[in-house]
Amino acid sequence: MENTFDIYRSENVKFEALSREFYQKPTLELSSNLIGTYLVHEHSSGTLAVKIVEVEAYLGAVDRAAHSFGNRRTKRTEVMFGGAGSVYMYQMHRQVLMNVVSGPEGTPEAILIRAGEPILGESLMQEFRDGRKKLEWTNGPGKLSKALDVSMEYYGHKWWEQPLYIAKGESVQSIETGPRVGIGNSLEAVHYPYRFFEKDNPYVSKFRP
DNA sequence: AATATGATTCACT
DNA sequence: GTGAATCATATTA
Repeated sequence: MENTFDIYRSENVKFEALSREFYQKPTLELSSNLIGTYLVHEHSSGTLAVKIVEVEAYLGAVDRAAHSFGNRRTKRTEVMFGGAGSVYMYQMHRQVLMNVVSGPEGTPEAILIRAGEPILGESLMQEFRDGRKKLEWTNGPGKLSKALDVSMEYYGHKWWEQPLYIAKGESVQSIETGPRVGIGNSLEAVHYPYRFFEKDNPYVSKFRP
């Protein structure tokens, strides 16, 4: 496996990075497939990992809620015009949001990683999340970045390469869909059911009307 | 050069 | 539940 590598931790947990080929599929299908995978950050202080439990798809040119609506191409959205599997990082207020670029080259689609369930590195996460309750560590896109200590430096990184990668995870019993969060000004796109999450997982973020 | 605006979070009431 | 924070990015002049 050319793009696959294994990492062994003291807890005897093994992570197998998903290959570049994993990302070559329609965005909504990829979104669904990402639920249950592991998001891993090999931090200098230790390995951090969460199970992805919530994502949202942004379908580029035809999706009014996407930054790339109408094929808008700027320095910020540039990476979405490349091939699938790159990291699109977006910063708002004080938060950093992680995305998986999707779709073939020239098709600026992406998937926002909104929430995760802590798997490994909990003491570090607690530190990065300033001692908050465990349920509040990773139940939102900005919180997730903070818990994994990920910042804008990963813009353009590839999701199959260390030290920040997505790995094979667990199969999830039931995936639900619904409208996306926080896009109330996006007209007709408000109701598109492009949010995917694991049913009944307590780390899924709260919907904001 | 100036302004408007969030794919959010947190502290408060 | 409400509102402020707070700043990069995009847009307008």
